[in-house]
Amino acid sequence: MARGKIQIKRIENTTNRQVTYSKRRNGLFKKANELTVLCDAKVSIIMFSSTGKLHEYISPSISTKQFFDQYQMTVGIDLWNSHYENMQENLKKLKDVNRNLRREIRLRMGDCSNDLSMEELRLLEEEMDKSVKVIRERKFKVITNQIDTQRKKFNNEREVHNRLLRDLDARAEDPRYEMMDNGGEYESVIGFSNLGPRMFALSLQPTHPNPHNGPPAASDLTTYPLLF
Amino acid sequence: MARGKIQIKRIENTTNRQVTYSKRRNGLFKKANELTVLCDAKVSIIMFSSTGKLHEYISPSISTKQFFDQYQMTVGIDLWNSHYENMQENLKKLKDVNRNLRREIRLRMGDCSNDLSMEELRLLEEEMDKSVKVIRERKFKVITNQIDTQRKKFNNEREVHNRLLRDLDARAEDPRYEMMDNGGEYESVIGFSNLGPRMFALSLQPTHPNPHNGPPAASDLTTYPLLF
DNA sequence: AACTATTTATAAGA
DNA sequence: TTCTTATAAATAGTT
Repeated sequence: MARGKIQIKRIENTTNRQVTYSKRRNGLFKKANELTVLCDAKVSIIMFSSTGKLHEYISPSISTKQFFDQYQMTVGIDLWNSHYENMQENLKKLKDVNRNLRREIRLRMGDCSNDLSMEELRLLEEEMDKSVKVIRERKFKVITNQIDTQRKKFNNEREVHNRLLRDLDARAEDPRYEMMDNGGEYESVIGFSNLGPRMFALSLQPTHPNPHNGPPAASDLTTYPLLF
Repeated sequence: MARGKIQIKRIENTTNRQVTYSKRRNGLFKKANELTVLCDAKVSIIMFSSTGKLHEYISPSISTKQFFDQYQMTVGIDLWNSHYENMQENLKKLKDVNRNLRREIRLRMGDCSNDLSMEELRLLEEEMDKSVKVIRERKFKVITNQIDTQRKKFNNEREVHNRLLRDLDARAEDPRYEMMDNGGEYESVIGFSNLGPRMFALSLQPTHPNPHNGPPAASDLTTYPLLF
């Protein structure tokens, strides 16, 4: 608009176009600001250059977010609705899945099996039986492992104990006597095994729904093999 | 800017302000459009007058929604995130709950009980035992009901049958003979009950994990009382 | 809404 | 980029 009129159509020369973009952008923003001040208005300008660069003007005293909110409120169209929809659907699906999961658990707990047909009840029971079996097996494995660990520990300590005893005996009787066979070993094993790993294993085995409340009694030993 | 320079500050005269708003708004939009064409840019101008009226310019070939989306993408900040937050949280919670529910089911199915301690295994087994018991009871109830229903049906039909027989006899022997007591009833009951409701109930009762595969044999009858 | 004197924006060149 | 400047465009005040 100076040094010659121009046609309002795309400027083909890239450099020229970018220069003009820059100049006019400044002009636009300046005008927007003047408008803001003069007329007490709120203005938002967002622009993308042909290269995708973003430039933004927004009246002071308002944020872009506020601007969008006010825009939405005014036009009455929810711009973020489409963003919701997906989530809303997800939410609904999850809730459904959740409800089904809860029902399944309730069924497995014997709750609300009223709605089940004979056949369904039968299948459920069968499955539960299988599951209990698996759980019992697992428990057995854990117990076995614990017993094993304790036995190893015990053997280790026995070894140490015996060695100490032998050393002591050897030194007390004859400084030159160094090695000795298992004298007295049998007794110490028995002494330990009455309080050691076995009792521990048993105290973790009140599995069978039995009426005892106190610590596992010796009679539990008789039910032990029946559990697995 | 014509007929006298003006100060860039709020125009106090309302009419004046509105006129200026209108004029300058047009100027701004014209400039925006020129920029759009000349520089192949995309421009969005949204403005609210001091009275709250909305005016908008947007480059042709793009919608406001697209503009917002592109804006978000470029600034990398999710403007609608705050709108989501609640939902997002809900979604997360639901997912958590879901995960836990699934785990519980898997546990109850005997799956993945590897992570459980001895005590947990014990409690789980106990609970499962209880549940199986409840399910068995429920099944028993269903069976009882079915038997009951069948018995009533049977009694009903027997009644009808007997009445017909009596009618027939009465008519054959003596048209004036109308009523007769339970002759022959006992036999018909036995005849039916061998194939009727009882068998039905039994065929739905392979509950005990037993090795039979074929239809329930008579020997199942002996295990029957043990099941509940 | 139209007019117009003036201010402002800016195209082209440096 | 920025500055310059001749000129086009915008617009304040008026009708």
